[in-house]
Amino acid sequence: MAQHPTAGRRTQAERRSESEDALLAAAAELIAERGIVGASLASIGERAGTSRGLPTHHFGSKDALVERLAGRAQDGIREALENGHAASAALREGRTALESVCLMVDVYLGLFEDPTPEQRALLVLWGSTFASSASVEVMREAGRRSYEGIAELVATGHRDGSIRADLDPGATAVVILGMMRGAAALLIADRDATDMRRVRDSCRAMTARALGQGPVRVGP
Amino acid sequence: MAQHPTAGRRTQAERRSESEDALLAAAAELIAERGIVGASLASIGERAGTSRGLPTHHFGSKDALVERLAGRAQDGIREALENGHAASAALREGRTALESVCLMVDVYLGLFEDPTPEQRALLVLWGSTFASSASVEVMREAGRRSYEGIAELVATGHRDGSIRADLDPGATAVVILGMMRGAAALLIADRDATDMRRVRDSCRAMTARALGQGPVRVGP
Amino acid sequence: MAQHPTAGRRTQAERRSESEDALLAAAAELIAERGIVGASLASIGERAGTSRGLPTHHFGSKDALVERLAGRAQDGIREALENGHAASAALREGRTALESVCLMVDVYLGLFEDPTPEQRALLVLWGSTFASSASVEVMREAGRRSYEGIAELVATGHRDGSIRADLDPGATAVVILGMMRGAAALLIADRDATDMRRVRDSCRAMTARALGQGPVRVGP
Amino acid sequence: MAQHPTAGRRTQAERRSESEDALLAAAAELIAERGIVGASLASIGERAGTSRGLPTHHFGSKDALVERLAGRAQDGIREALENGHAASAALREGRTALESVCLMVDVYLGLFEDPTPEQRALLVLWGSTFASSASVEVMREAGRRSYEGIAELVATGHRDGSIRADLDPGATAVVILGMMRGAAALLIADRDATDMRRVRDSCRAMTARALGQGPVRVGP
DNA sequence: CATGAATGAGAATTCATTCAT
DNA sequence: GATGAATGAATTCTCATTCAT
Repeated sequence: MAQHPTAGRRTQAERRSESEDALLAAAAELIAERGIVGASLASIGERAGTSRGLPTHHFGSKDALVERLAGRAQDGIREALENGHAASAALREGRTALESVCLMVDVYLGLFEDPTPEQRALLVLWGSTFASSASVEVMREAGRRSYEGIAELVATGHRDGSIRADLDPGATAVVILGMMRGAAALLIADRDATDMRRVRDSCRAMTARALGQGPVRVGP
Repeated sequence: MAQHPTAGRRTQAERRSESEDALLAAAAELIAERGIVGASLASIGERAGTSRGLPTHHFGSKDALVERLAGRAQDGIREALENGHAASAALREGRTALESVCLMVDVYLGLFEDPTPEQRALLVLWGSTFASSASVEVMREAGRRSYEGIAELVATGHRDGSIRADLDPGATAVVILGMMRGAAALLIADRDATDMRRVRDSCRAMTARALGQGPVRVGP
Repeated sequence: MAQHPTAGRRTQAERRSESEDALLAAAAELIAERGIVGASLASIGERAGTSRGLPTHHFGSKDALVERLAGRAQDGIREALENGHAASAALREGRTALESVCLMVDVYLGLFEDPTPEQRALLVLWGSTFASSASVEVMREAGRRSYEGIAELVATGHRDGSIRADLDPGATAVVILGMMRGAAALLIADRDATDMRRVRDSCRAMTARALGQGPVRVGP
Repeated sequence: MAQHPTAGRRTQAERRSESEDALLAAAAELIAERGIVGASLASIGERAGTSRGLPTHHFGSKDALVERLAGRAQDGIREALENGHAASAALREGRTALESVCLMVDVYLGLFEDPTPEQRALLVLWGSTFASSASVEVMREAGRRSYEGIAELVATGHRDGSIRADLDPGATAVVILGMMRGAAALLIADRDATDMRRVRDSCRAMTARALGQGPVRVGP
């Protein structure tokens, strides 16, 4: 072993980073399965194939670990959304704000057709913020950022004429965000009850119709 | 005996029932505040003004208590929805399925403009079902019932012509239900960030437009 | 109903006594099954077909109930032993002390060929006295009485020449009593492993040979 | 490292093993004193000089701790019996099966002349198996092994002619085992009532006479 | 006499965290 | 950097007992 300089001797930083990845992956799985409280630090360490003590040692505290996971999962979602936009870059020039909103909805729900543990964990974390004293500060912040992004998009739609002028940006953002997350939550909670593909399509179409000016083209 | 209903002698059944009410009310408050795990049985007993041991004694287990609370809160919501429909009974004769859906959305979000602890707890319970191994069986069942009710309503709308024929009933139900709950969850999680009244109106209007055939009248 | 003055209206004393019987029978069953601690007062009340509160109400405390049960079960054993002696009354005139001991062993183990819950409970109670701080005062007393009875019988055997003179009465009593109870305990703990009939015969025969002067007749 | 075996630095394994010894010793004491149920994990932790939480942490559950203790105590007894046989090795060549049985009885009761907490606890554990739903699987197994060992010894005695041919090996084994344990139980339950030395001698002598062919030499 | 609601002490168990290796 | 032993607080649950009906 240790034949390739990279595969063999690793720097401390590399080992640290590998540990971190393994721990966060294990945490995502366990939180998706059992919820935050059900995922004990010991079980996370074990599933990561490390020691039971490593999670605390590495992250300092359970809260820190959860925050870290939330942040990383959020970043993953954001990145996926950006990639989605980039992928339809050809059309980018002429894309209206409404089309951006629909694209966002579509990509978001697309993620939950075959969600990674991290994405499922993110929904679990969202669910845990419903209690008023819930922590997971990262989640609230991220929620607010998403909210503001959508509201701004709606306002843009007002200017470019693609979104009905009588829609309040803030209220509309809440509804859109709630719809995306709520539908995703229903889908993962009752996995086999519904055809995700169809839900995704419906959601995009309904968004288009609800926000759009008149008769809308709905196709992808 | 039992001449003064409130003071003095009470029958055993009265005592039991009063205890139960107090315990469930306390449980609703605490679960809304701190989540299921955060609401310890001892704290519930204390807040109910009884002994710390009464919750287990009365309900047998924490799970049973939570199920009981979930059931009761569900019943409350269902009742409110039925009342909402009855209240607009004058219009009942000519009401289309689409109008029924909009009414449902409206009444549901109306509840969360000034939610009781029970209603907030219900959302917290919903949030706790996102983890795949979550229990709270009542919640899943209730979710399925709601889903089926909405899907049926959509199918009815296909027949009476009020809802677009190209909308799949099941998928649409998921989106509507997700939207209602998701929006409600965002509202209670970030209480002061948004104007609930406006969200409620937007939600109803967007539903009407998303499901309806053409230009729709949206006013209440 | 209430046709026969005795079957119908019952005096308080009769009802009390019926309750007591039912409770003790239930207690015996449950203690035989689950041990003293495993048999909760509530479960005893329930199995007796009465209220959960009756056991305490009737006996005052769990200890009192257990003592009562122990006393009654002891009486049952004693009575069975006396009956056994009476049954072979024809031979009574000429019976030696050794024969009395053998008869006692035989009758005692005979009870455990098809033991009542009370008898099984008695063994469980005996087992619970092995811890040095164990209560169940009745048990210790009863044990001492049995011990003294056997010791005396051995002394009598010295006088009538049926039992070897070199056997210390006290020590022999301990061995005989231990053997009876120990064998019974093994039998009920591992019900199907051994042929009780054979154990009973062996025990009697071994006692006869161990205590007797020379070659002994062993038949019943 | 670990230069001074007792003081200063100890390896993790040493710490663990020392804790385990202390916990098992404390458990033996407390179970001997108060029975299984009376010996709470907290009290065991405290008496061991550790934290109240260590017993569960170390053994996982109370049942596991008890099984562990039972196993270790059984091993202790077995070892003592083997040592007893080895100690009289000089005579080993010509020893009959009957002599082996007597030696076993003698050594076993000898242990209870000055029993360690572990040995007393073992009897308490035996007593706790009398209830039909009792666990302590180790105990049942050990009982069966002892039973089989003795039965085999009796069968050997049939072949070497030292034990009467009319004795059923299985039934005899139950009686012998019951006698040993029953006598030991009586002795520890009523410590000061009887002269253990004498009981031990009686037990050995009675065994010899009960199993042997004719007039037997009984001396040690 | 009888019921069963309520209390509260005590038990096992879980787990984040601390600490020694 | 990593391990895992140990701690102790917190939680659920059981149950004898008390008390009101």
